[in-house]
Amino acid sequence: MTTRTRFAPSPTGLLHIGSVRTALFNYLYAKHNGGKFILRIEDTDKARSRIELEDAILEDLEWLGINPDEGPSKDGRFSPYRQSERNSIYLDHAGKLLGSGKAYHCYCTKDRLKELTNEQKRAGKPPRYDGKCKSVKNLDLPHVLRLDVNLCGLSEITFEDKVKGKITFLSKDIGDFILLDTDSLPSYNFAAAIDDPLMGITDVIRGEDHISNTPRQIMIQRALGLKVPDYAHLPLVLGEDKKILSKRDDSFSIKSLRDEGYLPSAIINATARLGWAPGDEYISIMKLIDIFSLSRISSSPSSFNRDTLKRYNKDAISGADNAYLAALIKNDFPDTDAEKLELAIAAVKSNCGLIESIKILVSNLIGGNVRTEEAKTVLEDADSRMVNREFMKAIEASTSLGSDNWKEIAKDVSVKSGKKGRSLYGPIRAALTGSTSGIELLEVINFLGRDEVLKRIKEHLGENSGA
RNA sequence: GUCCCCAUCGUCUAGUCUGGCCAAGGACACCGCCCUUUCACGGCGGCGACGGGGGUUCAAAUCCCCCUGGGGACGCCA
Repeated sequence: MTTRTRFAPSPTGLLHIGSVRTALFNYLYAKHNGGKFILRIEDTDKARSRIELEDAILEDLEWLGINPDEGPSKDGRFSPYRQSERNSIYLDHAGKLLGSGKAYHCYCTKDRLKELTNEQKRAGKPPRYDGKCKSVKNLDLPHVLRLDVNLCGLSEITFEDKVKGKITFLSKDIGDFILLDTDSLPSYNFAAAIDDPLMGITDVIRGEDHISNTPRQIMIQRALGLKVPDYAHLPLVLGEDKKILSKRDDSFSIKSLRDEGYLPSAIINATARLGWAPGDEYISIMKLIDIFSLSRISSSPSSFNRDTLKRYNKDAISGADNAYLAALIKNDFPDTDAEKLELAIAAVKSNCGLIESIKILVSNLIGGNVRTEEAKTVLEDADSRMVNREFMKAIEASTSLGSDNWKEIAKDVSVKSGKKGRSLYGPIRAALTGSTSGIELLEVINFLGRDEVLKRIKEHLGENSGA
């Protein structure tokens, strides 16, 4: 049987690290087993679902390279892939349940339910529907559909979780829950329980906040004679504050991470390590697919950490194409031609953990009059002007400047200025790049060339010349 | 309240299933040194953890029980 997994977000928020981890593991598991990865949109909540958010999710997944084999934008034979378009299917199954007496209409008002819950809590009892409407029939009143848990014929539900191991729930601990709401729209549990088997899903891999939903879904599937898929529940992903990542926490959304200059493969590498330990090295997606295994997933929660992300971003940037990186930053350098920009990127990229640092280092090379405060301080020093003056003379005395004679020239300047080390190179670096840090000076000089170096030194010496 | 899940360095974790190779290994972060007449990169090293208590055993991070702590679910959200 072909492995089929699914990622089933609801379009009520942006994709964040936690949901990406779920998507990634589903993808990895499917691909590892030569199967298919399906995207299903769970938009049964009309009030909160937004099509723009669905689009954003699709876009983020595509950007990350987690591409579904089937989904709203890639049709397969199990379409439609939006739950809002599958209502007749749910109604159909609801009818079967009602017909067989395994589900019943409930006419209780929300107020009564709320009161019931409060009462039970006050009495120290678990909040559960009391089954009042079980015996009531065919009233012409608004109603919901509830599953009669007792009539499902299961006193306990046990499933072998592929991550957590054997988990057992007692059906007496589960109240008759809602299948269809007043508007005849399916509840999450009902829709998911039906869609998974109908879409041929073999393995449901999701967050562990769904563990307690699992027995409900299994009950529905059993009651309907549908195939029960295998389940695997992933430990939750926490933020740096140890709190669960929430959809409201935008700082972990893919969009903001992307805006901050993290590359897709870095995000993939960092999220892959949330509950899984494929080693410390930066790993390609192909390799990840190759070595993925659910049995290696940890069962304790993990928290997402930016340092790790940054670490992988450094690898991702060093390994990225110059042209690819150039495309990301070209808007910041409108006056620079593409070739030169790529050259500059090639010179700096191995030093950068963030796209932002590429921008800074590239702009140091390409020029403009940007100077950091530290650089200004260095340049204001009288000795530093002297060093640069000697540097200028040395260059003028030579016809070339580059790898061949850089050492000699530096030595010469050192002797004439009486400076060495930091006080020798600091002023030159500051005059040339406007910064006190950056790539190796020789590389700066090689990139700029003799004429440009001379020009920048002269510009600097010309500044404040009256001082 | 009831049910379910979880517990190793600051963080991500390896090790737990199948007890001994673990006086607990790696990575990130941090600190130091080396390389470099500068800035980085890099290299080397340091810091640093089995939540607590019982048990089983010749032997426990690993198995069992209790406690504590964290989280999740119990919704006409998903």
